[in-house]
Amino acid sequence: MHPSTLIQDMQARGLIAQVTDATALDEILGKEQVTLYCGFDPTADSLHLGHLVPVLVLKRFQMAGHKPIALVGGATGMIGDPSFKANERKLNTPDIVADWVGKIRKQVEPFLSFEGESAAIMANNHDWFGQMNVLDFLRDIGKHFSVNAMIKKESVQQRINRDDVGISFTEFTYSLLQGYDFVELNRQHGCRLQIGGSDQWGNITAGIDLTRRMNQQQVFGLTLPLVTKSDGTKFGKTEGGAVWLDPKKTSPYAFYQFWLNTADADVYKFLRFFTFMSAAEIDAIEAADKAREGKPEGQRILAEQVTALVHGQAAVTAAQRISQCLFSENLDSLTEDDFAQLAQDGMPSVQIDRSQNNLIEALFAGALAKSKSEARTFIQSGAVSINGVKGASLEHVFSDAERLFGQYTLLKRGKKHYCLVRWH
RNA sequence: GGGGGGAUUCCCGAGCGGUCAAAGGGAUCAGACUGUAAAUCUGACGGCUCAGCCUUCGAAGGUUCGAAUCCUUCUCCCCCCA
Repeated sequence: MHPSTLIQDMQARGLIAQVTDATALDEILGKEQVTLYCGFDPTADSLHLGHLVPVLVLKRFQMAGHKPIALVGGATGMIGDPSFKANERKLNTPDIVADWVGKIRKQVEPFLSFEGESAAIMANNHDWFGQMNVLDFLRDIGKHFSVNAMIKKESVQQRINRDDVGISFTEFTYSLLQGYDFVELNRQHGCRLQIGGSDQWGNITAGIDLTRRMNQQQVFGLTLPLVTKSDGTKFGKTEGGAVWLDPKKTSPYAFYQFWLNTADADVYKFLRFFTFMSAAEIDAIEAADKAREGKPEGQRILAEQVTALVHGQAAVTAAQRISQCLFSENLDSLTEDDFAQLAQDGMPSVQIDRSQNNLIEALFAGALAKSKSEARTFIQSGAVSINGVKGASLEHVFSDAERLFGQYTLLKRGKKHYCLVRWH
């Protein structure tokens, strides 16, 4: 165990937004093993990049000798967290929620170790809420909450103040559920710290208060900053929407590319947030990049590190192989096996029937153009290349020579959008 | 309860009987430059069987040769006075 260096390190990384009683927490963390938890609600069938920071922070605590609990919200996911949300959530059916719980559980597990002194624990709040009686809930838990205080919370203000959106009683109750999770984990596992995104501050403090009242225990809360980009746009989004951790939803190649395209202004901050490299190492990279003319190394290192963390080293190799082939503009060196490998590695690809050999159709089918009009525009502006060759006309029809090894054609639109056409 | 303003293509926002697929800005995409950057400049930006056609200006009707623009009703937002 490394006394209190954990908090120092997290501070250096900019990973701490708010803490309750920082001095006391720091002291305890330096002295003894602390059990902590973070909740993940099943709001989709996969976690996305926004969830990655807390997952990695759980891991940071574990590496420092503490005991993490990952709670997947089988119960809270049935209700919906209203915190800072503009609209009421649509309720999902119990079987969908149960399915998502299973998927998210599997996604979190590989990040943590379930062996040894600091063995992690997977929890599900459905275990204690599933059979709870309404009267028990209202008498034992509800009685400790003041509606007056709840209404004042900033996280629900916009819902309270606007009469056109409003908030249902169901969602309003959410923080009681999350609050009681802390009580239950404190009782069952001696959990003393809850971490979460900065939007969770209200829910976390609710849990701290409730644990003090019900268990007479002093527990702590710590929130992580929202990940922001220097240009003000939302982090974790691409053209296709959110960047997911599920390789079926966001391919490792796309994942790798996402990080590779990080802006210079953000890359070192993201290295601190999303990797386990030491602050000193990251500073060294930053200094070296500044000293050098031209292309910085930060993005490549970030992409390698995070892709390895989420998808493993083999995925990094695959993503780099695809990137290498595509961006080197050197298709001659690719063998038939290489093409087969690219498709398998998760490069965007489509199967098209040989009779449909029109370029416009192919761009549309390969999702390189949203409509045929757009496809036309791209062709006319010289944005499209076939196997690395530009200058195709609107009427272009694929020839056999363009079907490499009789079955592959590489289409490119713009500078970095590729699609491998597989003819059949 | 009374009075007034408004709803326009992804967003903001002009248009107020024909020349309107609809100014301008933002976002986005493409081209040049570059580092698969940033900044900058240029262009595109409803759809299609694309020099033509079709569908859009809150909804439904109506007037007119012709409506985003005028009339009627409806829905929703905002402001002011009680």
